[in-house]
Formats: sequence, structure tokens, C-alpha cells
Amino acid sequence: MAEKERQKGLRAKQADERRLAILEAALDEFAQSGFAATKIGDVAARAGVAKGTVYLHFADKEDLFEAIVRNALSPVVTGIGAIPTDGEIKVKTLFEHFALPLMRDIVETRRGDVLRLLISEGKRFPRLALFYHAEILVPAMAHMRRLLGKAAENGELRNPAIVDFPHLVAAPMLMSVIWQGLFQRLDPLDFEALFRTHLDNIFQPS
Amino acid sequence: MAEKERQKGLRAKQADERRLAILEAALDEFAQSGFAATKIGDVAARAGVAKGTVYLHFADKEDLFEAIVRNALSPVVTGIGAIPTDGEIKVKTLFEHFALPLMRDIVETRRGDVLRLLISEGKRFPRLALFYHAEILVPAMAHMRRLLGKAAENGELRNPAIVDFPHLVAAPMLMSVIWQGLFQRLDPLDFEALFRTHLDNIFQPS
Amino acid sequence: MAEKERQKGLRAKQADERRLAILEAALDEFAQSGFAATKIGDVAARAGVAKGTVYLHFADKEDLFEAIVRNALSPVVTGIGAIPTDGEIKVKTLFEHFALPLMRDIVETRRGDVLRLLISEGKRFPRLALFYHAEILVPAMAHMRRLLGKAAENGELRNPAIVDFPHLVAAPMLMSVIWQGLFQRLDPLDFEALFRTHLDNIFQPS
Amino acid sequence: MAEKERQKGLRAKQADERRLAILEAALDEFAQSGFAATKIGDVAARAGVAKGTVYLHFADKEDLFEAIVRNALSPVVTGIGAIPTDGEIKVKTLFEHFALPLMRDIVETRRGDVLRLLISEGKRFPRLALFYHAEILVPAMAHMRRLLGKAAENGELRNPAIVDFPHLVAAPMLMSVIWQGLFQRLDPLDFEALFRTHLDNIFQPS
DNA sequence: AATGAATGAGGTTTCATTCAT
DNA sequence: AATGAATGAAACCTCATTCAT
Repeated sequence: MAEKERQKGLRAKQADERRLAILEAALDEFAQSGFAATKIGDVAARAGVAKGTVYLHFADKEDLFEAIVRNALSPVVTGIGAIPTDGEIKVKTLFEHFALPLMRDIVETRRGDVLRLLISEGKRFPRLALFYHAEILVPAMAHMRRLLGKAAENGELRNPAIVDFPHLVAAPMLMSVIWQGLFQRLDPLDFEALFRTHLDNIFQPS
Repeated sequence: MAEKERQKGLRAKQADERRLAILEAALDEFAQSGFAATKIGDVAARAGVAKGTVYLHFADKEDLFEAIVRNALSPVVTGIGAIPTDGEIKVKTLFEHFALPLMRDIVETRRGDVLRLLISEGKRFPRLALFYHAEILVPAMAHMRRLLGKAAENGELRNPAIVDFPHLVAAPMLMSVIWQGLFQRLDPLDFEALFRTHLDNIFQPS
Repeated sequence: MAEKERQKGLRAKQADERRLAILEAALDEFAQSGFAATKIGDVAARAGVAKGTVYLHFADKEDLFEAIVRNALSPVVTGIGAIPTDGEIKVKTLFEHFALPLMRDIVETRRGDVLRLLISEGKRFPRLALFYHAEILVPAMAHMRRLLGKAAENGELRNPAIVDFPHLVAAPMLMSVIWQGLFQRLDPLDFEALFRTHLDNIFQPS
Repeated sequence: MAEKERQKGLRAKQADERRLAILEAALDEFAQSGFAATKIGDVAARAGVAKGTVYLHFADKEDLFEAIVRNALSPVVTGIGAIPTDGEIKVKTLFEHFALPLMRDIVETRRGDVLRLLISEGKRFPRLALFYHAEILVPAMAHMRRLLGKAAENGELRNPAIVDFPHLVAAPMLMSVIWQGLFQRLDPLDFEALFRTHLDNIFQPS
């Protein structure tokens, strides 16, 4: 019995590992080629499994694609949620401590690939756009608004009107992700310096 | 003889019209479906020509795609170049008069579609990325730098460091294009107000 | 103009020829292997065209299958309709002159293959079963009933109750088609003698 | 030791039960979908076993298919053999007492499904056609011939020539099986009345 | 003996591209 | 120059069969 369970556990673990390997491989392939040009066969090969195995874990190509996006982006919302809104600390400092690493994470890791994928394919995957809007953007912007509101109260903001446009705070991140995606080799961007300058535009000089 | 030439001229004009019709149709289709999922047959049908005719004007699908992007983006560089860098006028006013309409043009017309296409497919069309970088971005950013330099001289800038990051000036435009592309129906963005707030962040209050 | 039309006519004729060649080839293949086991590639090869060409003429495998059945069976109803119901001639004679050749045609030509196909696949093609019932069986049985009614009036029938079961008249034909399909090589059936005996069962001896 | 044997017996019984469950399930699936479109996975699921288990009992899909047909049809030959050929009773009465229930059994139970399967797939399973011919048809027709011979002796037959075509006696049954299979819902057939009319055609009115 | 995850050959369908008309 | 029928490579997905557990 115990042995059986251990065996089962082993199999299940192997299955999970395979599932993850496929997701990893698929992310690479989709990021490289986009949805339509990615071949399931290539994903399978990269994951080290047979073509059919992909279909044991995901219903079809779309399902695989959506799984990647959902998978990769949920940690982002957690990251944003982790920025504290209370305490004595200045909001600008909060941004420097929390938002900059988050941005680095997104721009430099595969998370950025997923974001680019979403931008590229979102129109053809309305479900994903919906999911992304509801699960990531709305909460993230609510959080941002709270932070900016607190900054406004503290007189930290150069222009309090920005409270209504949290988009503006995130725009340079988006720019960085896209720039690096397209021109990293050609003309790399020092996105950390860029982000710091950005903060200096938003917040009063200390 | 003269008739022949006139005919030839007529033919040539018709050929040009066809070429344009194909480009128009292709833009619509590519914007809607992306590169891989666009069918030459659909482009031809939309342009009102036979499939084979497309191949009389463009070598293949990639050639057609590149022609669209080159075609659509050159007016942008003209637009940016049209912003005067000298004169007595305040730079902020210049932006309000020139950059805002430019942005409106990009976000609301097919130009935005092309930009989105470039973002989506740029990785698979390095030639295009190169072209775009050299022909659009470098000149545009040089121009922007000049404008910002002048603003810095005039003491218009809240944070003169932005001179080194013209990207920051354009970031909200990028954000707007992408946002509207994905979420226009779900949660439309008042990108003009957003852009004005953005200018208020960059420039000293007057 | 005239030349153009002639050319067009030529193309159209060639297209029709191809369509027919595909139908022929498909009938052979479907009759041999049934619906599921028939490969479009084999159909194409037998028809002497490329795989893709099949899809220029038929939407998909099902469409091709249905086209065959509809195509092959409509002449049957014409054949049955051609049996005259009036005149002085004895109904039994009519059957001998008309039904026997019809049966020979069905049992010995590809029409029988189609009938077997319909029997085999009808359940999975309800549209076809419907079509066959409405377009072939109902008219054919109405006609048969009329003939039998006349025979009853003339006192030709051994058992007038058969007027209500025209099925019984056709049953031996069905049996012959199936028997020949399965056992022709093993144990061939003299279906003409069988049919004559059948008529002798139904009609009074003359 | 005794326990071991009992266990073995138990196991063997369980194995037999499983084998039967698989056969049952397979019959349902094959009858519904035909040979090619039936999935072993579905059969296993319906039988409540794992896919691999099917392969412990049957070599492959063909083997399973043949087992079903052999299994289902042998009772038929028994049924026909059970019709007594001697005694004082009139042959027509014998038919009414024995053949009618047999027909009801075939038309209304899964036996009819098997018959339809044989008709559909017989060409692709020559071994089965052979088996069916040798084991079912030849004995059944010999028996029938004997019965008809006796009827001829008694003067019961309207047309003694039918002795040479026992097929004719069975034809309406075949027609009924096929008709019900294809059109039961659309236009159900009162096959018992049909069969009685059929007998009235064959035998002298009493 | 039983399982069911994994395999990969094989089939359908699409569509960029060609070329005879 | 224009057409669009024909091609056939290529991709998705299925499922009979195997085999480690």
C-alpha cells in the first residue's frame, strides 16, 4: 500500500515535471516565434517528449498558450500586491525598493517574453486579454492608485493629477520591455537609469 | 505610338492603383490576424484582385509585410521632423501643438496597427527592426533630444535628466497604442488627458 | 472574346472532368475501405491529382462521401419511375422487363457498392439516410404500391396483402446486393433466377 | 494450497468477467461507430477497465472485433438448428413458432447490430466472412432447405421452386434489420406483420 | 494481472506559391 | 498583365499499441 502510494507519487511527480518541462519549452518557442509559427513538434522536442505527450497535458495549442500566460503572469500580481501601502516610508522609496526589482524581473526574465506575447496575440485571444485585465491590471492599478493617493497626501507628487493615470507610472516599464525585445542587441537601453529618471519626474526632489 | 504610350501610362497607373489596393488590404488583414495567420487569398480578395496578382507586385508574403511597415511608418518620421526646434515658442506648447495630434493619429488610425504589428513581429523580421530603428527611432529621438535640450535651456523641465531619455516622452504613446489595441472595448483609455498629465509631469507648471 | 470563352470553356471542362475523376476514384476507395479507412491521399492518387485538388472540389471528406451517394443513387429513382403503371400489360411482365434489369444494374455495377456503403455508414450520416429515405425510398415505394395495387385489381397477386409491404418486393434485391458483396467469390448467387422465383411467389402462375 | 487454488479460481472468474465486460462494451461501441471509428479507449472506459487491460485479453483491435462477431452469431445457428424438421406439425406453423421469435431477436437485440457490422465490415475481414458463411449460413440454409423440402412434400408451398432459394425466406429479415438500423426513427417498420405477409406469400393459404 | 502515461506513425486539412491559359 | 486551378509541403491532432510501475 505504502509502496503503491510512493509509486503513484513518483509517477505523479514525473508527470508534473513533464508538464513543467513542456510549459518551459513552449514559452521559449512561443516567445521566439509567436503563436501561429510555433510548432507543437518543436515544443515537444525541446521538452524532450513525444508530440503526443503534449496533448496529454494540454487540450490543444491554444490551451497550451493560455496556460503559459496565466502561469507566468500570476506572480506579477503577487509582486505588486507585496508593495506595502502603509507605514512611514516615503512612497518614492517604496517604488525604488519594490517597483524597480519588479521591473528588472519583468524586463530581464521570461516574464517579459510573456508580456510581449500577450501584446502580440492578445487580440486573437480575447479570453486572455480579459483574464489579464481582470486579474492583473485592475488589481495592480488599484494598488498603484492607493500608493499614489498616499503620495499625494504626503505632498510627494510633483503633479497630483497622476493619481488618475497609474498607466503613466507603468508606461516606461512597457517601453523597456518592448525596446529590449526589439533592439536589445542593436541599441540596448539602460532601463534602470531610465526608471530612476522617471521617478524623479513624478516625485518631488527630496 | 502616342496612343501606345498613353496606354502604357494608363496601364502603369492602374498597376500602381492595384499595388496600393493590395497594400491597403494587406494592412487590414495583417493588423487583424498577424503575419502568420494572414492568408494571401484573403488579402487578394479584399483588394479585389486574383491571388496570383499579389505575386506580380510582391515577391512573397514577407516582402508584402515589409512593404506595409515601411510604407506606413515613413509619414511618422516626417511628422516628427515637422516639429520646429527653433523659434520663441515654449517647448511644452510645441508638444501640445505637434505631438498630441501625432499621437492621436497613431493611436486612432491604422498607423497604430502597424506599430503593433512591428512590436509583434519585429523579432521575426530583423530587417524591419533594423529599418525602423535606423529610419524612425534614431532620427525621432535625435529630434526629441534637441527639443528637450532647448527646454532644459529655457528652464522648462522639472527634471533636466530626461534629456537623456527621450524614450520617456514617448512611453505613454506606446502604452496608449497597446492599451487601446487590447482593451479599447473593455476599458477604454482617455489617452489625450493621459498625455496632457504626462506633459505636466515633465514640464514646469506655467 | 470568343477565344477567351473557348478557353474558359476548356478550363471549366477540365475542372468538371477532374471532379468526375475524383468522384470515380472516391467511390472505388470508399467501396473498398469504408468511410473511415479511406484516405484522401489514396483517392487523389487514384484520380491522378494532388491531395489539395480534392479540396478544391469538395469541402471535406464527408462532403465527398455524400456527393458520391447522392450522385450514384438519383438514377435509381429515375429507373423506378420509368416503370409504367398503366397500359394493358400484366404487372408481372412489367417487373420482368423493368425490375430485373434494374436489379442487375444495382447488383452488378458500382451502384451496389454505393448501396452497401449507405447500409454501412448510414447511421453515421443521418443527412444521407434522410436524403435516401425521402428522395429514393418514399417515391420508389409509392410507385411500387401503385403497381401492386393494379396487380391486385387484376387478380394477379397470390396474396393481396403484399400491397401494404412493398418492402417485400425489394427484399431479395437487397439480399442479392449484400450476398454478392460478401460471398461472391466464395459462393456466388444466381440472383436472376432467385428474382424470378421471387416473382413466382408473389404473382399467380399464368 | 486450497486457498491458493480458490484464489486462482476467483482470479480466473474475475478475468472471465472482465473479458465478457470488454466484449459487451466493444459490441456497443463497434455497433455505434463501426470498426475504424471505434476507439479502444472508449471500449475500455465503457467496460470499466484500463486501456492496457483490453490487450491482456485480445491481441489487437481486429482480434477484438472478430471475437465479438463470432461470439454473437453462434447462438443464431443454434436457434435455427432448434427448429425441428420432423413431426406432424405444418412447416408454416413451425416458422411462425420458431422463425418469428428468431427474427424478433435479431432485429431488436444487439444481434442485429452484429449482423449490420458484418455487412459493413465483412469485406475488410475476409476471415469473418468465411467463418460466417461456413458456420452460420451453410448450416442454416441446409436446415432451411430441409424444412422447405418437407413443406414441398406436404404440398404446403405455393411455389416449390423456392426450395432452391432459401435466401428468399431470409431476405425479409435482412431487409428488416437494415431498415430498422437506418430508418427506425424516421419511418419504423412493422416487421412482424411484414414477416407474416411474407409467410402467406410462400405457403398455401390454410 | 492491471494500469495508464508515453509514444509516434499516420491522416486530414490548409495555404503559399506556381504556371498554363 | 492578370487569373485562379493545381500543387504538395507542412502542421495539427488522434489513437492503437507498448511498457515501466
